[in-house]
Amino acid sequence: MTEFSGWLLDLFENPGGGISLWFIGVNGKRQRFLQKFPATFFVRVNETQAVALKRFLEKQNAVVHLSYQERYDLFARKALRVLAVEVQNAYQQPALFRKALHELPDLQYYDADVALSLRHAAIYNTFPLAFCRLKADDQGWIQEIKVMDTPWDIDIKPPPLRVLRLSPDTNPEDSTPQALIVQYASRLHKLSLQPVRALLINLKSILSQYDPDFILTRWGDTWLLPRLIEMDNATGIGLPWNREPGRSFGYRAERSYFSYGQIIYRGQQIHLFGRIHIDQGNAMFWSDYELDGILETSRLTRLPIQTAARQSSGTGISSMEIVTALSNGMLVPYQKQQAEHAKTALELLHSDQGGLVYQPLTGLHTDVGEIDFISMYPSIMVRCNISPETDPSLALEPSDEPPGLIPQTLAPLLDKRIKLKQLLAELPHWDPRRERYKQLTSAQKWLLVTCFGYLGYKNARFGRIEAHEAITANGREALLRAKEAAEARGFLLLHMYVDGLWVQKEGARHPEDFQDLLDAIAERTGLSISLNGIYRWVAFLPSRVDQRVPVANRYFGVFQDGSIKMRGIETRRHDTAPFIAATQLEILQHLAGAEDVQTLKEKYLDGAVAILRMRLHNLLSGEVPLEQLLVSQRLSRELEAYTVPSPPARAYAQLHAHGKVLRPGQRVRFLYTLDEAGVRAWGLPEMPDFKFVDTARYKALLIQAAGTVLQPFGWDEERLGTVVSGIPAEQDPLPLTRIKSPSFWSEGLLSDTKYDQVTS
DNA sequence: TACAGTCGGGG
DNA sequence: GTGTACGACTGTA
Repeated sequence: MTEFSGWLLDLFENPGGGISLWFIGVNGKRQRFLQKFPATFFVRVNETQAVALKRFLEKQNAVVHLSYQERYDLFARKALRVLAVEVQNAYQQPALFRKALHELPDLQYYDADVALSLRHAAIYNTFPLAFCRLKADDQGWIQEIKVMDTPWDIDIKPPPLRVLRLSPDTNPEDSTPQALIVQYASRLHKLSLQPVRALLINLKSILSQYDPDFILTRWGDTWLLPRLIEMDNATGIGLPWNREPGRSFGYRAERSYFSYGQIIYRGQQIHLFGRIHIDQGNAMFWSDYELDGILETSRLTRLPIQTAARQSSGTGISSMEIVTALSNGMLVPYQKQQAEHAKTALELLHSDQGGLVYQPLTGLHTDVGEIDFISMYPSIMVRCNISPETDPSLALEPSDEPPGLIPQTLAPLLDKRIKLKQLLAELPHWDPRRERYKQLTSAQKWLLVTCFGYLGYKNARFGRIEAHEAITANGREALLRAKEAAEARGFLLLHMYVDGLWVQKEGARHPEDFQDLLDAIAERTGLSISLNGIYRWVAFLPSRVDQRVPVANRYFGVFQDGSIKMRGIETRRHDTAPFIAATQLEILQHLAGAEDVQTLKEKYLDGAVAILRMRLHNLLSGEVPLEQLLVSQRLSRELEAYTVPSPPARAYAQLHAHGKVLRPGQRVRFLYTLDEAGVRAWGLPEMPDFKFVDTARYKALLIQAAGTVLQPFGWDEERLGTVVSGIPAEQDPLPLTRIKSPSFWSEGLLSDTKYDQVTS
């Protein structure tokens, strides 16, 4: 018998039986243990069906134990008698279930499509990187395992991770890479991709000597690993990618899928065994929260790290709900089988709407505070006990019933997030923990946000549309109560949007001026509320189509600390050329330098117009690198499915003609050009010449973007157009070779690809 | 003018 | 192995 302490890195099924668990030991050793772990699913059967199921199972090449059990069904709200099918080898369970479903499709199956890591979490409280103590026999089979921490702990003993970073020296979609950038343990190498043998031998020695726990790549799923594996197979050198003996790679095919109203593309994936591969470009929110955020998602959701990194947060919150259900001995439905409950017309009238949207008072405002409800929807779910199996209140009343599945799942997550937010507010800015805390809260935010949307999807495993509506109804109620409280205290309500409100009162410039209102709102709604900030000035924009109509979601402003908030304007959009976005931001940052509106109007507007003139001059004299003029848009369909030759469709057609295939959800980048097509795709064999760039069009876009942020100060597009006309070089753009590189381009404002920092 | 196609949310 | 909103805006014809 051996005893062992360490962090659980990964666990997975073994084809030969039992499951493998890989640990990072406190002794520094990376060690695998085995564990006997049968996987059970349940079936609701009458006597004849039970006979048929037993007959089917007998014919299968799998050892199963059958028994009848009483399990609680969430939607029936009572315990049901179900047949438990305990599959001794967990590896066989998914396939066995699929065959059973095919053979006997009319039965109700439960716990049938639950990931192994979730089953394990429900029994042993495990999660990725959990600190464990275990006892194992001499063959390495675990006899006892204890988890010493929880996903809700904030300051954990950090596991000593070994991280290897691999990336090609260029984006393989644009040009063929020549070398591989390799970083580990504060070392940085550049390995040439040719000759192949030397490269592979080098990599082999790094993999076996450094023995990384994580391999973080760029284009690793879609380009790098497939290439390296292919080369390796051809030469027979044998790179030790996996730690688990005898396992090949876990491949997942590329796919396009629909999520929140748009097509998303996810490239092919390559998973490893006993070691973690994450492709940053293929990871869900990599740019948002880096490795700490991914590890937090993984801890909270109990999904394997390689899965958590690439999965949507919908799968994440669903996993958390499944673990809650399993831990409570509740049945996890395979398919949602629930019809929408009948509703009276009155209920429909009250609840069947989304979040509250208000029409703001357009124009420039001062003495404005922005008040936000903190995690409004999740807080409502917890406070009002909103869950598919409960009868929620519509009047923000706290529930005295025992908490349902969703509140049980959310409450600890919400607590952890609030604790972290408080810590972040207290910690000095130089504290090294801040960065990690920010990544954790960002990961948590996505899970919380998605939980709401997920509840509203009628086919979600634990979804129920009435629950979704109860949340938005309570949200609207909270905002209306906040509005009353504000108006009763002499504030003018400028705007409300889903979970925030903007209130104005002459002379209100200090947090104390808003405190009474905050207290009143918290008291009237029972929800947490915070003063997000006080604006030096804020502007709500009218519709571009009709200047008389305000729109809810286009505004920008500067807080007292000088930070900028903007929504819906060009800089925020992913289809704005970097040059246009950067110029708009540059103007805003200039305006943010003014202490108040008076000073701004007197001393800063000339400078703003000067910035526009300067950038326009850069544009028309060919000083802007072509990359900064690229527009990037997401393809929503296959090429043949386009009926209108929109710019992205035209650009894709050009790429397609050169044999490049893009899938729906992938982005296409292009320039606006003067030729017949009007656009030119980026990534064609020939580099475009600057003289074909439609500078007049970029000029119009630039003036439009400047007009968006200057219009509240009296400089609309039309007025800007008159002042900036006559800038030289319009008729005579310079060739590309004359491009200078003003410091503006290298300030990071515009850089879109940057390599990761070396971390030790 | 009609309508097809794209974006947002977060930091 | 996700979770098919909806309104603003732009471009094409």
